[in-house]
Amino acid sequence: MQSALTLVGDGNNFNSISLREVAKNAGVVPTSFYRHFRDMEELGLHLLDELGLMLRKLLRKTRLRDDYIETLTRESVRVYAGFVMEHRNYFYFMNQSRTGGTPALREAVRTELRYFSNELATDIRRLPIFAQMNTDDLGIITELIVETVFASTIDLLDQTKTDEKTTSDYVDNTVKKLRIIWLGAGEWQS
Amino acid sequence: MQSALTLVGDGNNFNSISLREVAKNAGVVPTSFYRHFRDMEELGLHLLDELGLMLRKLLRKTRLRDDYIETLTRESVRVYAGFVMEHRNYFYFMNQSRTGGTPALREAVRTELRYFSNELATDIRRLPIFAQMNTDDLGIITELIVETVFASTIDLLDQTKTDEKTTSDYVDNTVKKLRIIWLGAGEWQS
DNA sequence: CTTCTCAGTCAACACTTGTACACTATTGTT
DNA sequence: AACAATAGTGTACAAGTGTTGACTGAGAAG
Repeated sequence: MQSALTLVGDGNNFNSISLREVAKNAGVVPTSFYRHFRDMEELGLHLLDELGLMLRKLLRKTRLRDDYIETLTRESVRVYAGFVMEHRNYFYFMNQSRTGGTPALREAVRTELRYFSNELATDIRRLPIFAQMNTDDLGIITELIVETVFASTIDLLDQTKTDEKTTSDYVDNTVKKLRIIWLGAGEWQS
Repeated sequence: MQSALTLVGDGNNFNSISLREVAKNAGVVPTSFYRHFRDMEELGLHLLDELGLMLRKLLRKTRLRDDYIETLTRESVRVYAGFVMEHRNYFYFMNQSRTGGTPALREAVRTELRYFSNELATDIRRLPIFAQMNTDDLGIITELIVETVFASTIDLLDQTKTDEKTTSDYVDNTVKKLRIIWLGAGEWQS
């Protein structure tokens, strides 16, 4: 799995990485691959599981505390951006899989995103603005938030420079977008 | 180009389609490929150009007329959704390329999206709410809108059923999201 | 009528691909 | 000490890969 991930990080598309390349990069003979996975798709699904696990752990650790919504948003995005930069290869892979993976992989990514949307929904339910909002509407808002954060991830990854400034530019930009959504959500029921 | 496109439509990832497959599918010998393109990347760039052209034509035809913003949004999304369904293969390809293509392809998609963001900006400048908004802020809003519409395109494509209802569900969902953004944008300057 | 350009063909190359089969080394459990 | 499970090795094969070079036919341009 680590081998496949580094190959993706080197600029290869997961779809066009061969079982043999993975084996070679792992310092192992091709036939050994079958001791671990039936094929590349299975390996991909395991990678996605692993990332999902890490993300959930992160989510639990940075659970939304009662706080001023502006700093709360900013802090969340900052944490997310840091996590992405620490696991670039995973996110390249996840982005590729969302649109270009096999049906099973695409579905797995979708499920992951849906999970975050739901978590977010139960979290922001506590905020006074959303206390008595229709569940469907709340779902749309959280979907929009998750999509917004996730959509620009690829742009963050593609920045050639990986210095502090690039990351904070991404954070600023994303926070502004989220602020618009918050404002819109606040006006929603009116 | 048509050959490559149908292969993508059949569920293949553009990245892992071989030059030979394209030639075969086009009913031509592999070496003939070189009469048209240097390699698959060049073919991909041409495909993106073609799609860009079609989209611009569509944009010009459905130029925003002075109208009630709600019906205007709805109408725009409906037209877009129809266009996507009429050119499914192109959009599969574009989505794959955005995150999984070669650097040149990714950049080309980014440029395309930026173009739409800019077009949208000059269009909605006319609306009273945005008349005197900071250009940077307006850019962020249009970026958010374009991302929102584009992000959910893959979900529209992945619907197994392609009936009227599926499409109109997508339209409803997207319009709601855009409505939130409009509301938020209206509150922005305050 | 000749000439040139374009899109096509054929054969060949060196290399990579997924997978099958039989075998070996390592390791944890009884 | 013996055993079973796990992860590794080597060889082999048929199929597919990008790209080469030299050749052919159709039609446009002169």
